[in-house]
Amino acid sequence: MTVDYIKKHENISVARECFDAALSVDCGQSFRWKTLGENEVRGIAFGKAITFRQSDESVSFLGVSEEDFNEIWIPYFDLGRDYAAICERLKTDPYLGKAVTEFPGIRILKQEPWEAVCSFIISQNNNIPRIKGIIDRLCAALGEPLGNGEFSFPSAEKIAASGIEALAPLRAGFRAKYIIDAAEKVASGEVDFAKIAVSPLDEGRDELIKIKGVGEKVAQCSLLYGFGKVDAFPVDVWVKRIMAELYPDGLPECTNGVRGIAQQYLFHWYRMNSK
DNA sequence: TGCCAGGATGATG
DNA sequence: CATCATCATGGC
Repeated sequence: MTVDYIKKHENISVARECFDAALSVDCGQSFRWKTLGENEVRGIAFGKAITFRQSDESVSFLGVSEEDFNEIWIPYFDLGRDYAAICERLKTDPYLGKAVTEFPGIRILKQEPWEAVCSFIISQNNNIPRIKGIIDRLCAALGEPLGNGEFSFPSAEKIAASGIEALAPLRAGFRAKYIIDAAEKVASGEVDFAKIAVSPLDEGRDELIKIKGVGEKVAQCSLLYGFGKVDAFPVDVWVKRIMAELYPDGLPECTNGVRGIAQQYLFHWYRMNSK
């Protein structure tokens, strides 16, 4: 599936067809985006900072090269996938239908695998504002400076080499030792990301779960958001609540093949409607 | 089996 | 203003 876009000066625009970039980066799957102002959002991924501006008709990526757009942002926002067809399918279910209709345009973000693993370790028994704070401090402490007071997400190697004392200023609590264990196992190759990327879900899960602090939920989140495996199904506390209340017999058949996407819609919808 | 680690943030009373 | 739960996990 090719992606239609319009290049004008230094900006690249794509249509809003099944695509809400602002919602996608702020529905609980990524933690490195900030709202600047009127429909303008800035964030960092794959060592690149970017601002996008969103209108009713389009999303405009500001000051981006065609190369970065094709290699980073199309995969990141999963723009090559046919969400129209997927959402049509999800609409046949009563609750998923409401979620898709009420919050259209959520994409599963394909983030850096290491960032996803690390972020979801930090997310355990935590709330989103604090998760963002801890990750901000982690990047400022150990990431590469990108200018403008912004930093990349630090590599596993850098974190492993820095040791647990370097993580004290993050105020991550008991999660700090899990971050170190993850960094060491990833840096040494004991947990092999290249292998996970081409492995079936169960094998990827078994590999990730070797890391202390990575259980079922963190493993599935990593597979979904870090490895782009849209069938991974991260059953967290919210989804357990949803399942118990709405789907006592499990998700309907219509979601097979896109379980992760279905869950992200449900997660956001249920969360918004229960506050 | 059930609790705790450690602690900031937002919701609730 | 006090109390409580929060995108869990491993160890005891």
